[in-house]
Amino acid sequence: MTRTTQLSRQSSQERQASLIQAATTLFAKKGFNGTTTKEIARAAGISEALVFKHFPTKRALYAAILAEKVTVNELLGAIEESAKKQDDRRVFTLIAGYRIRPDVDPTLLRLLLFSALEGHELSDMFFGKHHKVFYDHLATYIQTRVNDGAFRPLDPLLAARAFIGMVVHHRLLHEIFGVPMDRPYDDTVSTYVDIFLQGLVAAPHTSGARKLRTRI
Amino acid sequence: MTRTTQLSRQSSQERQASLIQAATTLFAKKGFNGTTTKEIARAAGISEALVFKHFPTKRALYAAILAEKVTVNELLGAIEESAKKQDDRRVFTLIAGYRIRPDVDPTLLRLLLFSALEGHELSDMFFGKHHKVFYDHLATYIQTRVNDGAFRPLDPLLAARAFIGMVVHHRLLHEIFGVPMDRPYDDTVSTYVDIFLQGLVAAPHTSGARKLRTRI
DNA sequence: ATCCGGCGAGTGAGTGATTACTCACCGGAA
DNA sequence: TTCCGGTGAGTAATCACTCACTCGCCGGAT
Repeated sequence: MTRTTQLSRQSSQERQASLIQAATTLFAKKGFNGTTTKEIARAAGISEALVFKHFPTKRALYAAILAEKVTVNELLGAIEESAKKQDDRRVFTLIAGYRIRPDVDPTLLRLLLFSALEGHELSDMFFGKHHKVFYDHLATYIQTRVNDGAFRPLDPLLAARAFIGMVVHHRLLHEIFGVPMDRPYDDTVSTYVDIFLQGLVAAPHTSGARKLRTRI
Repeated sequence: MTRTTQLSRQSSQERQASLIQAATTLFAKKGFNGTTTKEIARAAGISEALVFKHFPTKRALYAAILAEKVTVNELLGAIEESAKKQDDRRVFTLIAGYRIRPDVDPTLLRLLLFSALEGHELSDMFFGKHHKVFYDHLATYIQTRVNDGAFRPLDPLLAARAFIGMVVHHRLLHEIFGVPMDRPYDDTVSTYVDIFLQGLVAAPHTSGARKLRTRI
């Protein structure tokens, strides 16, 4: 057994942090029901009893994880800036890049899906912090571009969901379903943005009778 | 207690069928680890022991479900037909319609996600039967349209994934994350198809230098 | 007609293992 | 001495799974 680390006493805060770290990995990999408190303790290098000194129940530990893992939104600043310049391509690339980039931890995606599927009470909040911000932001941007006349009139929220859907689906296929992706990552983003921007711009291609029912 | 049904003896096949039915609902709702064999037995109206007369293990029952729930592909015929007529809009609408229509059982989507997340060995096959057929089909169609010159050159598989991604994401938001959808269903489909078709057609909107790196 | 014997559907009452969680206790630093 | 981080050894409950058994039905010998 190689248990070289964590022999020493740690402060309560340090312990709690490394405990959350270990638990996050396990919950993301095997879900709430699939993870035992014994496993968590072993992964954190402590006894099972100590886990319950920090969190009263297993569920409380899980809740703490969902509550803690909020996206750091330095990204939103960059988007805001590109939005002011009306740089469509860059706005979409930034959002797609964040959601699709392979170096962004796939753990959160799994955690999000698990919590939603298992119906955890904090799932909504987790979803709000991790997904909703993105398409609310994007929807707002699309709305302004529609008002400009740069994009054709359509439901901006629906359009935002559609774009993020493409991109999230790509991550899903790769990380959850294990579909191999042969093209380099930024190549893929570029293609997605290409398709989508051309799909949104004001000039419609009107082949035959296209009934374009759009409210708002 | 209202246990009016299933007091009588049933044939092995009938039992097995109703057992699978009951188990499917439960596995989809709570996942493999979240469902107990006692629950399954109770839902099927039989004793727990009888469950194990039909399936040697809980996992075997789960495997039987994944193996059994294969999509009936009467839909693919309709798509094929529209594809021959090169009716782009109808091809995409058919695929989107199937994947997004609210009357199509959400159970399968949950089952698919659970099996993938929990890493079940039959997940791949289940995914292949339920998802892969759709975007392989769509990719083939897109490829022919690219060859025709009707669509601009791009990776057809990537494009197919992108479109189905939009549509699956929509179901995900609604059925898994509980996001309310205020627009009627066929209105949404129409918008998605609008965006996507315009994004694919041959005339690019070329704002500035658009590097369009496409292989194949 | 009646008896019989085997068979398959069905079950109650368990089995050991594992679960989340508790408690009495330890040892080093202040 | 007194906290406080840390633990070993539990506990009751629950888990998947088993076993010995009953019941009703059907086909054939009497």
